[in-house]
Amino acid sequence: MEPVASGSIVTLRDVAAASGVSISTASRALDERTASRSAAAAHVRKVAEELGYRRNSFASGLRRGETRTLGVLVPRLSDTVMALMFEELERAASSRGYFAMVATSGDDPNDERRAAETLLDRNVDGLILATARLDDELPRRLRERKVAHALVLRTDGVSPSALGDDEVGGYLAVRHLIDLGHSDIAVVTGPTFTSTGIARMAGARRALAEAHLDAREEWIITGGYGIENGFSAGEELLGRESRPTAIFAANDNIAMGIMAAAHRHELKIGADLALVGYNDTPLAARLPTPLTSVHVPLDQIARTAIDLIVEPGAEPQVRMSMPSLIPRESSGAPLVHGGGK
Amino acid sequence: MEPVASGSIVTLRDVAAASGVSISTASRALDERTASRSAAAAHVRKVAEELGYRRNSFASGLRRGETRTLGVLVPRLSDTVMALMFEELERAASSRGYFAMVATSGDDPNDERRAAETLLDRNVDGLILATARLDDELPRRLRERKVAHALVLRTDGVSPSALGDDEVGGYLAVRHLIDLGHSDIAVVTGPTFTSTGIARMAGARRALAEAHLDAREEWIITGGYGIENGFSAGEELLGRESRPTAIFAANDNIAMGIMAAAHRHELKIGADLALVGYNDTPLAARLPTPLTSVHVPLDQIARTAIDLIVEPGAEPQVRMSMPSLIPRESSGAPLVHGGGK
DNA sequence: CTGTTAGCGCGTTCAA
DNA sequence: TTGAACGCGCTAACAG
Repeated sequence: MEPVASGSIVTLRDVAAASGVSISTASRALDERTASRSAAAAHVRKVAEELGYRRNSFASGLRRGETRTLGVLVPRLSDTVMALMFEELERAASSRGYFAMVATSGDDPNDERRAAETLLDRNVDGLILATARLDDELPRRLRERKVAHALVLRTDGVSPSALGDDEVGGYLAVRHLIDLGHSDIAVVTGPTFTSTGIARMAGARRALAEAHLDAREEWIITGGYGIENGFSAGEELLGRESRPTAIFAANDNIAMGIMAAAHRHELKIGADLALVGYNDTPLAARLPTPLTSVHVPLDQIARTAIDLIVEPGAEPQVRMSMPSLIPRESSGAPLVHGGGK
Repeated sequence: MEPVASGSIVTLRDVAAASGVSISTASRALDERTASRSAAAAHVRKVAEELGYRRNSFASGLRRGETRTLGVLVPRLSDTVMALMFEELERAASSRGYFAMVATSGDDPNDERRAAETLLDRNVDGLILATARLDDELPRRLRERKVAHALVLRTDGVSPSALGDDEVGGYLAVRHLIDLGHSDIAVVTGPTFTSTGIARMAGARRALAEAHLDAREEWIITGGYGIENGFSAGEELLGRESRPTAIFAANDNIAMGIMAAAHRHELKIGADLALVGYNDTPLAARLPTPLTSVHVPLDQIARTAIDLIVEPGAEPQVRMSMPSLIPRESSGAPLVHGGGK
């Protein structure tokens, strides 16, 4: 295969020659890290521009040892939350002069390790892990190898992490349902190997306890984060004669699945069944019955994560952002018990 | 910032020394392109493995001139279709020994150009463009600069392209509605600056013409590909006293928006209004009323695109994959006219 | 601020 | 098949 810029390979030597200076002067003039102000430097930059000079990233990287590139590891990009997270990371990285490079790792720890190696082989300056498993070995290994890294959307309590406060988010969601007058509340949460699943559940339980409501264990369902998990949980909850009047779903996918199950049981979301999701996916606001959801400030989390890598410091290495509840039509007061605040 | 592998930088020299051979022998032994068979080579590989040697991609790239990396340009990854497309490209690239690197370019041609430069600066061996605009200058420029590239999901008729046959897809969708007995059919399509929008519309018109149905121009709506566009189109179509009994939406987002509008007008999708989407997004099958949609073989398109770059040949440079219609509950026979096939 | 010099790690000559 | 030598393009250390 042809090198990509075949034909037009303008090198630093060319720029130096055309500018009438030495190569190293040209190099310095074009060094974006030190704003060299001299008139000669300006001239070099002009010449470089005219010649269409582009620094060879290999040679530069080989010499400098850094790439201003961060690697991002996500399980999959077809998960909207992951896609949004990456877009924000890309933006935050860019604003600090970094480029973000993604690799998808699926759910298998081996694939994850391989993907991490792939990124490291490309000399990324650091790694951002958006993969979810709590029992993941990778952060520990990265610490041992002293690879700069940060976790996003979850934490293992040790590696630098940027995430939303999921416990508070879970609390807000269930508290909202309680405030609407509900007391028959079910919770459908994610896998137990994710910190998000655990924390959101904990917050939900705190809200229930605070209102002196028992958490009925048959109304607490733990499963995956996919729509189909929400659907089967919904079938289970809504198929019984005694069903909850409100459900907190630990993400919007689960909520979507519950919506489908509710539809099958001819329950109207908002009227017959109050529903709260999590993540405030763009879709949530635009559903036939707009979904109440807990908003997570992904932009802020992204900036924090980039900072944790780019400016490692002594400050708290686990930084939480506050989620907020966005009420929409999917959550109304219960019909029967006649509550409403 | 620390170089990422600080402390454990095993170089080719180390491997050579530990193996008792020269650097160049070690280099050859580890060259993945030529399966070097000698016993000494095997020994070198074993030593390299043990030492945890990893080739320095900068030095290698500097010398070889190629990176086995392809750059992918998408407008945004939060668009599920784009995310799926990238995942498939990543997979197809990987199976051919390439790594896929993505950059998002938004909708602005300038940003697109910048993003392309960013990828080229990283010495990608080729570029895959999933950006949509027909009036885009980039492909032409890439041809002029002789940059290996391919377009996916659309074509300009000149640059190598891999895409679904959108005209056929549009035809299949509307033909399906006609076969169900509908004659009052509306079409909501994407922007006119996208080849997908134009071709899907053309296919729809062909199906209508073939069935001797007039395309009522007030039932032909052109807009964006977002949910909100679908919603406003739905409001427009369903708000009038004379409304269509079936709608073909040129993507699943538009269909979702129409679903929301139908809900507002208390029309039941499937019974009161038949609806067909496009792309067969994972969500489509899992909606409360599962959405009939035109499936596009993204995996095949991805493989084709990679091939077009990796093995450029004289074969047709614009290659189309066949879409297929996936019927679901959202499309039923019309109520009033009592059709049914 | 400038130019000279050295070398990053690797792949590929070339001669043995 | 092997090893010695060279240089890819750039940046950093050094001296002026």
